[in-house]
Amino acid sequence: MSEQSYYDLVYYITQKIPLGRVSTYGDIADYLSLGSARMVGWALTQSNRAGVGDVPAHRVVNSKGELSGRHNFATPTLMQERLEAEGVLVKNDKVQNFKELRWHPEELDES
DNA sequence: CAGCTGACGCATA
DNA sequence: GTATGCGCCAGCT
Repeated sequence: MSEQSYYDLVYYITQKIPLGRVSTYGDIADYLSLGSARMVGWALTQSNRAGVGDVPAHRVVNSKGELSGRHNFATPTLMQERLEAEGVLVKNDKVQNFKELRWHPEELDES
């Protein structure tokens, strides 16, 4: 792949998250060697704001499985609704069974 | 140019 | 489990 900005890499990984699964900022940041999970959140913020393609940002949560970015979506409930629509159970703004639903970017490398 | 903020993460107390 | 601090880096005031 050519040299891309960190957001492009984040978008790429985010789009690769299997449906019904979730990932974390830390895992993505570490995989892309961004050095900071904040950069991942920022890239996603820009993506949903500008509506860049189809970036399932709702599948990206923090290390605790909490929907920390729900407030950044069109509506605070959109993130949870989308996750539940994909089969991910969300309770109290937290992904249930998160530990099992957690998806690691490195799986792409093994694929 | 300086400082603050922010969809985070981890260590420590 | 809650509170505080540090690192991290881009963007905005």
